[in-house]
Order: sequence, then structure tokens, then C-alpha cells
Amino acid sequence: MKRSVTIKDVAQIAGVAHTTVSRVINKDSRITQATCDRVRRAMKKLDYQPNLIARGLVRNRTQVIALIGPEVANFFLPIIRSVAESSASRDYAMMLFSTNTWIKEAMSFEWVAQNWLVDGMLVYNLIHHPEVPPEIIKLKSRISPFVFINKFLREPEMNAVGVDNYHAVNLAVEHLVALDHRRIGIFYGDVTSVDGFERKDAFEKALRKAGVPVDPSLEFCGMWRDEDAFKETLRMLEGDARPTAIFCANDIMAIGAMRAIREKGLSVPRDISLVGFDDLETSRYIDVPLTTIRPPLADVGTRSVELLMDVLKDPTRPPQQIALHAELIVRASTAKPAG
Amino acid sequence: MKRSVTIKDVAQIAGVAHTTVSRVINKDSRITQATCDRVRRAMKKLDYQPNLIARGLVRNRTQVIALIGPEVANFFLPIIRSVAESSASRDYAMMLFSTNTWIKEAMSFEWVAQNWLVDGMLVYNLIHHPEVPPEIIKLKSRISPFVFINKFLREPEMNAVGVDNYHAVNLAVEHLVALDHRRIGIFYGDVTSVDGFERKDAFEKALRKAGVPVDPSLEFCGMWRDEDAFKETLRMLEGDARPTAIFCANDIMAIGAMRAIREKGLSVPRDISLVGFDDLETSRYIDVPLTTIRPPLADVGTRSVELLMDVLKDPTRPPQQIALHAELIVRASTAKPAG
DNA sequence: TTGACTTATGAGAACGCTCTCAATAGGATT
DNA sequence: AATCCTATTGAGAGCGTTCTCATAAGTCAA
Repeated sequence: MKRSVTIKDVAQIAGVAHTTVSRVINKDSRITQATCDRVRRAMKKLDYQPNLIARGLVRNRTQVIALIGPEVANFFLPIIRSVAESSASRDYAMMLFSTNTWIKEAMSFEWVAQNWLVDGMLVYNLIHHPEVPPEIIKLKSRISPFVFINKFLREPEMNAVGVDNYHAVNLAVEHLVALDHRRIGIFYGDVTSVDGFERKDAFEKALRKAGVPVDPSLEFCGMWRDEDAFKETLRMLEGDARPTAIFCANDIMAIGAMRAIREKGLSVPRDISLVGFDDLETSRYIDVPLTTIRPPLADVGTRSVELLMDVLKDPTRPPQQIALHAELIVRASTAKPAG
Repeated sequence: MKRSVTIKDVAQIAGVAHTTVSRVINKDSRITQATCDRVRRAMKKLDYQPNLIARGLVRNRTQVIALIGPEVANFFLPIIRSVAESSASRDYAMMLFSTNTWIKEAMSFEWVAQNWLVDGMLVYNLIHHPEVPPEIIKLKSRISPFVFINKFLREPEMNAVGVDNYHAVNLAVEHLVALDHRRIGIFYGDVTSVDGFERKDAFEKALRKAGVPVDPSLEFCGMWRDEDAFKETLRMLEGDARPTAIFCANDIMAIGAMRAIREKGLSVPRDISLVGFDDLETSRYIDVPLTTIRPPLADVGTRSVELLMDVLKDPTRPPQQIALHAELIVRASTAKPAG
């Protein structure tokens, strides 16, 4: 079953040296048409396929890149998709690793990099680091090139591609402020994650920029969860200092909030406006279609691959950070406040 | 940057032959504790990582499997996930190929198999073949092992794992019949795809089994699309011979139908009951939560990997087909017909 | 002390390819 | 006719492992 046909078998059939066959495979220009044809015919006859592993060994590259990320997360699929497509179009195969399994310790994409199976890596690591940890800086010089996704977008020494949370959240806040909302709440996510931290931070910055005071009593950490948002919304609606709008750092929490608002007999957007973040497919279909932020995930994938290819081509090139802009999708869940 | 530290560097530092280092790496039992320690220390000192490519060349396996599938499809993510997890837990890495890009021609997963980059493959190919095409049979003996996903579940000569569409659809039909529905329509998908063909076929078989006549005027090919289902539902509601229930071969079409029903001022399930297939996240959140079929996608991934591993261990073992059972999730979109 | 046997280690081939350098042939130049 | 070029091909080393086989050292019975 296994026993492969090698370059030497082809050479023998074609009556040339194995070197010549290799040249034909690699389209060396100084092979005569005649020998080329002969070799080609032999290859076809034997149904020869080059052994990519052997080639990888001598060339010291495999034409494989790794995508390392939290594949449990729904928002990761579009990125997987676009990375697969654009790496394939450049004749690279893609290996997929989950940060949940192989990559057990926080930083051990190092392992993936050091065993020479892949030429480069795209690393989507959710953990928020206020600045680039020294161990990562050290890694840079020692292992195959890597590009961070949705992280280190403002760190000049890293290669990174991602969605600009600050720009995105600002869109949401500006939208609400333009509708005359002044009491705007936020349900934010786990702040040990990049998105959790940045979206909350961005929210407060955007409020200040708009001249709206930040009110801590309207800020709640919903841990990205439907349930948490649901309960907190019920609680808020009991009190009398309720917000007129809530920005939710992901759509799931917005959906939870909406459920709670309806359960209280109130309505979206008449009583409370809601803005989400992610633009899940669901958000278009739910009862009150959700106004939300659509991150350009496909672009993130495409641009990451581009950047990685550039680095692969010229490993000495200075690091680059590419921050992509999200889009505000206005649907039915936002309106002017009732008062 | 690149220049790796090899087994020979380690050998030199440890003062042994490279062979010995190799033995330590592979946990050969007859190495003395002393030399083992010495080598281990040298490895740690040099920060040595085995070169998996070189190992792959001599061992003729790479510890990598390929998952080939329609990654544009949402329902593919859970499979990706579980395949990644379970292959990782067996020390296999996973390569992901899209049937849309690399694999342009119908059958050229052959390419992936023949270049020796992967030890085995999981192939998720949507095209419906009434029987196994001879070229696939031929492939079996020549390239690395493969397991089909959601295809060839009833072909004794193939290795296959998948969801049993016939069982699944029967659950839906039995549910509707038990509620006293007798005029049951179907929105089915593209019948050149496996699921498209089988679910329609299964639907008719299930009706007959339940003693309900098959009415072609209630059958419509919605091509899996929201829009098509929407329009057809409007059309059906104009006529007077409307169904009391519709089975939709995917949730998306059920959502489209629901939209149309509401637009006509009618209600689900009072006027028409709807059953979907897929159990999308969306289906739980929409206005009338959808009764649907939940395919055990995670299991499909896990079992595929298991089967592939078995084949890898013993390539001569007889082919096996594993048909998994879906589950009926009853929510609010089905009820007894009004009359 | 010797030979047989076991055990721990080393030397070197092999995996299938690419790449460097040498060799050959034919044509142009002197 | 001798020399030099150029264009094409061949021979062989090397990539970093594993694996086979040989070797050296140690153990034990005679």
C-alpha cells in the first residue's frame, strides 16, 4: 500500500539521472524539451507524486502554516475560512491547532514553531497582556515567524493583524449619542481577554470623548454570557436609575438583555436601545433584529496570511501592525429614547 | 533565525553518539539512567526540539491527518472542532483543506493523499453518488487511508461515519404524525448533495411508513435557502390546499418559512407547524423557537478520528460504516393542527 | 582464564529529495 | 587545430532523523 514511487524510479524509466527529474519537477529552464517530455511521460506512467516531506527536509520549509486559535469560539470560523482560502491560493496548506488542547500552556505555540513542521504561524490568543511579555520578544528571534491576530495591534515590535476595538466601539457609542442617549450602560466581557478589556476601555474613552459621564453603576461584567446579561437586565429594570441604552460587548449578551426586557413587558427599542458586537447570524433573525458591530473577520484572515507571507519572504522586514475597521450595522434595536 | 539544533549537537554536548540521543528521545528501555540524564540535560541546555520532518521522512508517517470538507458551511465547524480535539489527544495534528479551493476537481483529495504529507484523511464531500464510483474504489488500495464523513454510510466496502438521515427524518415525521398532521409538506435541498437527496428520500419513505400519502404538490426544492423557502411559503399560503405542517431539510429554510407565515398574519404553530434540521444556535433564539433535528456533529468528528486511527493501526481491517442517530428537539414550532 | 552470553553504546546506511560542482558535448573563436 | 564558452546533464553530498548491525564492556559458568 505505502511504498512510494520515487524520483529514482522515474529517472530509471526515463533513462536519465535523478537530478534531471528533480530539475523537471522544479521547472529548471535549461532542460531540453526532449528530456523534459521523456521525464514527464515517465512521471505520468508511474503516477509519480513528489514526496513533500523529503523536499521539506532539504529545503527546510514545508509550505504549511499553522493557525492557532480558540476554535471553540463561533467567531473563529470566518477566520479559519479565509485563512484556509488565502493560504491555499498561495500554495500553502493550513494546520489548525486549538488553544484548548495542544497548546495547553499559555505560550506553547513555541512547540509548534520549533518542530519545523510549519513555516510560520498565525496566533490567536485571547489573553490580554497590557504589554508584550518579554518571553514573546525572546521567541521572535528563535522560532519560525508568527503573526498575532487580534492582539498587540499597537505594539511596534510585533507583527499583528486585527479588528480595531477602539474604533469599533466608538462607532456604537457615537450612534447612541447621536440618537440623544445620555444614560448608556455597558455589558462587558471577561477583562482578562483582549476583547473584554479593550471593549470596556474603549467604551469609557468613547463616552468621555462624547462628553457623556461614565457611570460605574451602569457597567456590568456579563462574562460574554446570555444568562448573566439576562439576570443583570432584570435587576437594572427593578431600580429607578435605569439606562436608556445598553452597549453589549457581544451579541449573545444583547440577546440575553432583550429577552429580559421583553419578560418585563417592556420593549426594544422604545424603552431601551440595544447595540451588540459580532453580528452573529442569529442577530439578523431574532425578533427585534439587532443593531450591532460587524467585525471584518474574513479580512482579518486574509490580511494575516498576506502579512505572514511577507515576513516569510523577508524575515528581516520591520514588524507591521494592521488594524482593520469594523462596521456599524443599524437594525431595529436602536432608536431615540422615549422621554 | 532558522538553523536548528540537531540531534548531533546534543550528542556532542552530552558526549555520546547521535544514536544514543535518538534512543533517549524514543524512550528506548536499554539506556542507562546516567546517560539518559546526561542527554536530557544537554537537550534542555540547547533547547532541542526533534525535527518532525526528518522523523517523518524515515518513519514514513507524519502524525498528521487531513480533514477535507466544505468549510464554508456552518455545520462543519463542530466537526472541525471535535476532529481537532480528538486527533490532538492522540498526538496527531490536523490539516484542514477546503473542498472549495485546493480540492478543485471532485476527487482530487487524491493529491493530498499521494504527497505523503498526511497519514490519513477524513473526507467530507457533499456530492451525492448513488453508489461508490469505481475510481474511488481504485484509490483505496493506492493512497493513504481515508474515511468518508456523511457519505457512503451504507456501502460495505467503504470506511464511513455519519448521521443517519433516514433515522433522523423519520423522527421528524413521526413527531408530526403523532400530532395528527396528515398534510405534511417538505422543503428539501439540492438533491445532487447527499443530504439533499437522502432527506427528501427519507421523508417520502417515512410518510409511507406512517400511512400518509405523498403529495408532490407539497414538495418543494428550496436549495437550502432562506429566500426560496420564504417565497414558496407565501405561494403555498395563497392556495387553498395548504399543508398543516412543513418539514424543512435545514433550519435556514424553516426560518424563511416562519417569516413568510408571520408576514401573512398567520402564526406558528397554530396555523402551520414547522420542523427544521440542524439545530442552529439561531433556532433556539428566534421568536418561535424551532422544533428541529439535532445531528450529533461532535460525535461524527470523534468517531471519524477513532475509525481512522483504527485503520491506521491495521490497514487490512475490513471497512466499517458507522451511522449515528440524530435527536429530535421539540420546541414551540410544532403543535396539533387547528382543525 | 576462557568462552558464551547479555547489555549498553557507536558507526553508518537509509529515507527521498535538492543543490553544488564536475563532466561532457557541441559550437564559436583564435 | 587548439582553445574557450555555453548549454545540458550527471555524480554525489547533505538535510535530521531512525534503524540495523557491529562493537565493547560486563556477567557468569566451566
